[in-house]
Amino acid sequence: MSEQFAEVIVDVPSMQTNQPYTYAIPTEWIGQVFPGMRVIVPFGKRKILGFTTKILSKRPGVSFKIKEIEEVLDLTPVLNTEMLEMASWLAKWTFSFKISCLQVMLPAAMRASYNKTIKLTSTDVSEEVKQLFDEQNEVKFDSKELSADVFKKLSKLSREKKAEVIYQVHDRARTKKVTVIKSLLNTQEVQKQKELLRVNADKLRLLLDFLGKIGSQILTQKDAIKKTGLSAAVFTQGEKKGWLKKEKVEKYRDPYRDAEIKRTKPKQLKAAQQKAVERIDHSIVQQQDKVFLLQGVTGSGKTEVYLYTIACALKNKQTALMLVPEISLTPQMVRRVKSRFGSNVAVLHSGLSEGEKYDEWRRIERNDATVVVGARSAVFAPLENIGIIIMDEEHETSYKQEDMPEYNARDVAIKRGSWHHCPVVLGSATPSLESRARAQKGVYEWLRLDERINGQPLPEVQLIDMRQELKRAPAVDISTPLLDAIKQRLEQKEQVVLMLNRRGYSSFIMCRECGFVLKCPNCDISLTLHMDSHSMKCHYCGHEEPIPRTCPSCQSKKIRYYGTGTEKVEQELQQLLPETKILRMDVDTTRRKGAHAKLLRQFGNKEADILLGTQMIAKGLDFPDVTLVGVLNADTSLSLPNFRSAERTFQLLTQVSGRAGRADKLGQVVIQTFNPKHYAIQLAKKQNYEKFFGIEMNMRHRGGYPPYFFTTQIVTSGPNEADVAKKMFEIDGQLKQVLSSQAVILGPTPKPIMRINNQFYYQLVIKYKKEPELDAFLEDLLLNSQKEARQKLKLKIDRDPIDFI
DNA sequence: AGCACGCCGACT
DNA sequence: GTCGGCGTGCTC
Repeated sequence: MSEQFAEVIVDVPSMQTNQPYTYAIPTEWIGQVFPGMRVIVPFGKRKILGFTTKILSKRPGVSFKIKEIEEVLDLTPVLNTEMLEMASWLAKWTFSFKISCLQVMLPAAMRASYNKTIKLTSTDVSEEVKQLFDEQNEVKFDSKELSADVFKKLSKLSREKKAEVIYQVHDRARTKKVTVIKSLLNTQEVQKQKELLRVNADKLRLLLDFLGKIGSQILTQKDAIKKTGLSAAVFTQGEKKGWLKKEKVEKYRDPYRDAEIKRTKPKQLKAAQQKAVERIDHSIVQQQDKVFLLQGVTGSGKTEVYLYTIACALKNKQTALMLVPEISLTPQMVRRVKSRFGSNVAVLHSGLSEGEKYDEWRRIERNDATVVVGARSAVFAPLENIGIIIMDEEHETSYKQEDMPEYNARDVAIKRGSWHHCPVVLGSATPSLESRARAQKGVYEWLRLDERINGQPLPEVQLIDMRQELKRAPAVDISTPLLDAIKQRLEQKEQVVLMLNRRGYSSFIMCRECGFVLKCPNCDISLTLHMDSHSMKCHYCGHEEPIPRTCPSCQSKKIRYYGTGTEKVEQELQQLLPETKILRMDVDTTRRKGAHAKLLRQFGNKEADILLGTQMIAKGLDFPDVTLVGVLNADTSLSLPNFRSAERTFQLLTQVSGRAGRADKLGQVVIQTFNPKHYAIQLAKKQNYEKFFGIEMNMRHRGGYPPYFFTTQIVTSGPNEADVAKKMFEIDGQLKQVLSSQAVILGPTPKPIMRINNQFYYQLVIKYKKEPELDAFLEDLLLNSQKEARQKLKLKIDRDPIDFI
């Protein structure tokens, strides 16, 4: 082979560089560079990281001069064919840069860190200038770290060629190495060596005894030192004598190692579980890339079904991927999986350090772990030969990434399923309407678990009409019936969980007399309060009207903006129940790493009587002594200017209700609401998902929202409002040419929080069923938006946005 | 993204 | 005159 070239995607996230660049492979590397490796390449004056995507054996006929790859960082590809193809698909699907898609699939440790230094090369400079440099005449050259003054002086030197700027790229990935000890002697040899020892060679004798004892076992030097009390020097001596061998071995930073986990046996399955397992196992064995919707009420044993099917995949000599929302990836959850599959399990979540994440990734990549449990980004775990992909709580919106690339792990999971010819199981008690509708149409196979494992009834749910109760409530946020229930439970030495629904805090107006919420006449969506313009605005269509002084429905003056904080409630509650220990769990108290788990542990140890928190307490926690769950304000999420508000409210209430009385004690749920008649609340009370599904589908159909229509959101932003608006209306005009009459455009409208960091935001939402031209148009739009060099004007496209406020 | 090049106003 | 402000275009 005489020459080789590589196509490289460079680490420059911009539209203009969103294409492969061709580099020559250095002679010494020819034949050893493959697609999916990380390389360092010269790019302009700089050196940057890149990913090889294609290897060419012929010099391409191009006019530009081809530079050489500077360094190859990996000996084997870090991204396989599946991942490379996935990256291309993802870039197109999410309108993202290829480089962002490649990076998102790897642990952060495998990204590059860039360093710039400047070296003085001339002696013809003033003393003052010399002072700026160190002994090697070098100094860090970073506009952010240096004062503007110094930076200017250094830049000038560079321009005058009196100093040279040096660009460095570092691979942050470092493996941890550990020394292990292996005995090279058998029992007879140990005896023989012992006889040869001098009488006073006590240390060496002890070492020989130890070597005799461990036999062929390999253990770390650290452990050996601990066990024998001998120093490292003695082991070195032993190595010199040829008794033992020391080796450097890669060590994984295992975050869960200390907790020795007992292995548990599979539980006996109920008939419905058994049937679900059979259906899924069949698909695993037959290598069908089918999607299942596993719909099971809280406590119906979905997790056990997951574990069985994982076992089936493993038995089939395949691997398994299980996705869980970050928030329910608790130690209990991890223990449950580890106790079944032991050290085969790798866990990926945001609580791990960069190094830990990298090590878990390496374990998976080397097939040392065959079961992966993780949050959103774990969907890219480098598993091969996947036999089953599970997504628990599939309706959770946290599966969608908020920043580039804005992928939905559900889409990626299904894509991987079809690549690996394996089933994907979407599990939920309250499936997203999209998934449930697909199950209806037979696109997904529908599996149901309607009974709870222990056969106990769902907790009794009581609705408190706050329109009535507020007049005589002991506190603004707590009604008398709820307070009584709390007192009763505390007397019985049982625990209480109170949830404050904080979503949509302070953004809408509601009548405290009748529960009326001002809605848009065109969109059937709550209007949002704008204090800057003193008006109510619809973020979908742009409709605007004055803030009402009296309730349009009941003429009451008690119409005002609605919202409340956990701190305030905690105070109120403490006043009403001075003797009670309350734990507060919200964004403020859980900001620190591990704080979340600590609070839950405290509550689990019964160090507190009441756990008061926001949404985050609704998921995954399972405390046997909690017999009362209270929802202080069911309405906030209901009145969000969002077509999913009813769905979210229903899901949240259903989920939180499931938290009560999971053990042998019967649970009680109290929901305070200003809208006791609303179908989402009524049906959550009855835990009737199916009926909710029917009504909500009807609403979506009438409003033309998903799952009947696809949606794509376009957002432009920039420092000049007129420019931003103009661009948006321009796009609106172009879209009208491209789209068929079936499609609907909402907007353009300014975003509710119009100005963040002096940037103005405008948005537009396209609702459509089938628009074959749309993707090409949007791609073009994105490309031109940067080429137009209307710089400072940013454009973002979000396919299937979670919400568009 | 960065970096260079180039065109303008406002300083030693 | 030149310094440095930012707009424009390019990076294999």
